[in-house]
Amino acid sequence: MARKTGSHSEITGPRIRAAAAQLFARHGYAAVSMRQIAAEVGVQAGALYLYTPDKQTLLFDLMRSHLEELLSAWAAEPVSADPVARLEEFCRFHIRFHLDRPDAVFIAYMELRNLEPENFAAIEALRKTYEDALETILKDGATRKQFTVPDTKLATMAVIAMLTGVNTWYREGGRLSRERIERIYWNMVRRSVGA
Amino acid sequence: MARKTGSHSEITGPRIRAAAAQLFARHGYAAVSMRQIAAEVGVQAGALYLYTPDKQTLLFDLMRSHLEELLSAWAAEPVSADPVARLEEFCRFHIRFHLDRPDAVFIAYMELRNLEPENFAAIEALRKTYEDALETILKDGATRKQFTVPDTKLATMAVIAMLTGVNTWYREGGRLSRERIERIYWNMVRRSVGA
DNA sequence: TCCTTATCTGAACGGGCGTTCATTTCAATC
DNA sequence: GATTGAAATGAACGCCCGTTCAGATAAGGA
Repeated sequence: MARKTGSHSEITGPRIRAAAAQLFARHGYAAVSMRQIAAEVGVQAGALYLYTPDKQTLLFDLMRSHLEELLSAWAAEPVSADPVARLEEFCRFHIRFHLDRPDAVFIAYMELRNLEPENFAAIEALRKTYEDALETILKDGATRKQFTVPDTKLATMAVIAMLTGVNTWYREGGRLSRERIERIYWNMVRRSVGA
Repeated sequence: MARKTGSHSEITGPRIRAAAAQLFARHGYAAVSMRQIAAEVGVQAGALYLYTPDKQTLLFDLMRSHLEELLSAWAAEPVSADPVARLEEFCRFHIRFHLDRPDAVFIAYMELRNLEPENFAAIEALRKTYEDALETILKDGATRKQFTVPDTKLATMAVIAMLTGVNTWYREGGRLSRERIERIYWNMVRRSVGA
């Protein structure tokens, strides 16, 4: 085979992850069999084990890479000094990023209970890092009297829940453009924190 | 057996539903077997079929009765004429009702994809009825210029997502009392709709 | 005491599960 | 053309699944 480094095909591996992501999102981790994933890729079930040690690791890798991508994408965003501008960036970034990856978002939120304890802890740590990014913005704004938030932890959870909720109803080609959705949600968030 | 009317035990039926609710919420519908539910109740798997025609109906009944209880509880709440007061009632009611039933809420949100199409449609109709109750409040308030909401449908989804999000982090005996949580969330919702 | 009837058991049914592995395939290299 | 080795097959492993049902159990009414 023509490869430069490492083992395993560099084509089949991603195809397995894509098929697994789609099926897990659609039917749930527990309801999807390795044979179904293999059929979607066009191989026999045994071939999957050339690319993943087991089904659990397949799920964990999907969730971890999703959250790592989320964190590095946020880290790559431009940074404003003003908390209000920073909060707007966060809101728009969050909606944009999540609408672009509905399957991965769905899995990362719904399949936590199917993770073995150590995998669960690793995913929760990544999620907490992201939540902390928002809480830092809210704390800064509260310190500078630009926001009115009696409890930054609560406000953090409330804002993230509100923004992530877009994924539950948004459909491609729907009534509202993404830009309009971003603007409306940003305005609701802005007012909810008293800015 | 000492019974007044109908068939089946009036004790075992509810016990099955309680066990199923707990296990479905903890591990997911697809990951829980009828044998596990039976073991929790203290009977053999076959006995379950005296109380439910199949596993799918067991899930559907849990979700339907949860949503019907939600709708009738909301209908039983006192009615204010003022949209702002009405919205406060909705927010506090929603948080209170959902925090009292974490398992049922979890199931109703996470197991939609495991419903057969006609069952899914029935559940979605009930959920829509509840969302319409909130949207009506927002429309009234917008008409009377008490709220500033550019799109009532979006605001409805945003508010419900924010409020339901409490269930993802709230733990009994935590840092904040329910009253304090209700007040903080109500304030965020109030400001988010410009009231 | 006998009969009825709701309740439950325990075994069985066909089938799918995650995972393993000896074997086959086949393109790239020598 | 022979050799290599990654890639994939396909059969098998033991196990659990949802569901059915003939038979056992036991309590109430006659």
